[in-house]
Amino acid sequence: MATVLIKNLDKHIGEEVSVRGWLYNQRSSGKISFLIVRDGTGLVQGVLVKKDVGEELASLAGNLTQESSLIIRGVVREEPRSVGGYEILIAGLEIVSIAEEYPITHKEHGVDFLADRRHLWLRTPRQTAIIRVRSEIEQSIRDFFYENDFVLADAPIITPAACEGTTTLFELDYHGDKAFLSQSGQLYNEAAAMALGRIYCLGPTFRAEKSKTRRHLMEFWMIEAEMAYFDMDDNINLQEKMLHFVIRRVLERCEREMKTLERDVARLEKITLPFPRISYTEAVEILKKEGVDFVWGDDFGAPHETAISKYFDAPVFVHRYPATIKAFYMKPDPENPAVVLGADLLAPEGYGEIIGGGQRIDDFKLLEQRIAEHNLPQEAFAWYLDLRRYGSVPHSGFGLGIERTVAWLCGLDHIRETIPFPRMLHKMYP
RNA sequence: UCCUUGAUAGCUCAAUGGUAGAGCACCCGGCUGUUAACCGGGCGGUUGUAGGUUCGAGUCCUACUCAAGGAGCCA
Repeated sequence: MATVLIKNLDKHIGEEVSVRGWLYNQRSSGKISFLIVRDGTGLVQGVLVKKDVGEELASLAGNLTQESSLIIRGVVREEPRSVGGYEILIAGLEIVSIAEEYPITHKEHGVDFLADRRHLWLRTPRQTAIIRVRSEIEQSIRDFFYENDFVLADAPIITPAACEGTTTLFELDYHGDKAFLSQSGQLYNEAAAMALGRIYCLGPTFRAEKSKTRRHLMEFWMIEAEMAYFDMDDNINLQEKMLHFVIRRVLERCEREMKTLERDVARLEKITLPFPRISYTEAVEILKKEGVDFVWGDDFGAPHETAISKYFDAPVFVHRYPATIKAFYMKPDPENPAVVLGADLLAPEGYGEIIGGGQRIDDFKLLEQRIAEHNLPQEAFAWYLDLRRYGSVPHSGFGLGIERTVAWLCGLDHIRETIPFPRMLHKMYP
């Protein structure tokens, strides 16, 4: 007899199988009872008829509490009335462990209550659906890069200095030396790209800013890619191709999850290539047309990003930002040095910036000058300057925020559900 | 860090300044196709903390703690 996953039950109709999982819910009407079992891949209804299985097994089932672990055995059949469309006529039941009174019920709970029990909250259908979509997103990104001749070159997490010198970092003691948790692997990626051509990394990044919004975490994951001999347009072309690939994969393979999340997938299905592209200056004009008070040269805040992205059904690239509001390594536009060859990608439906990227300065002298202008420690960037000293080439890269992408594709209103254990301001339990 | 709102049973919420209540969870009983099952009964409280006003405070005032939503910063 086969032990099967609930999501594969459709391949075992008429067979006797066993399913190993946990009791999600139970309903009884005396002589017949229904055990809803979950195994992490889905839900299935087990039907237990007292006169068929006997008094002993029936009373055993009566002792089961929510989230008790159990193994059920029986014949699979199609049943449209059942959750998931299949049910198992229970012939055997093994209790693995009786759960104590479970704190999370099938009724409503507040976010604070759930967040404190994240380790249990994770078991609910909605949360498992989100984590499965997240997994598919990361897997599809890896597949995309693998198929496009990229090499995975992971960047360090402990770093000796700030990458961009702008954000607040978590500090730690490195055997007597000061060290920081990485805010970006980009500088290391540039070195790796000079070695391998096209590379990417996937890892956690850390920001110590006291951000308290629906789109910020203290610890989040980024995919960062860096490509030698890529200019800004090559960079943007690659990004939209990658994101389109990811969207198609999620639509293809996460149909069930999107249904659980009640995501309106039509909005994702109609996204086609190429994505719209506008300059920062054009974006400012849109804001002014919308009656928003905005001065050329300022950076966009969350409301501005939302106003701009509402103009488009697809993600929109905003390129050529003023040099003053972007990182020191951004390459100036040769046609207008006041702006840089960088582009951010704003997700639709008000989900904000999901990609930040651009072409890097490849000229030694200019980079050295920028480091000085930004009051960054020259010694710490000596190795980074070396990349321009030994065979410098035009190159570009980008970073995509995993959590914001998950939030957008799943249609979530808060980023805290996009990662198994979110690290938020003043909250890191469990 | 700032602004706004909130904290009452295990959970989600009610309660003119005048006897703190409901639904769910849990326990007991009933029900042969349930769908957050249903029906009957039971259990359940120092109203976030500390002061104050009042004959009387869950309700009004002050401070603090914690949380949520938003801003800034960013992905």
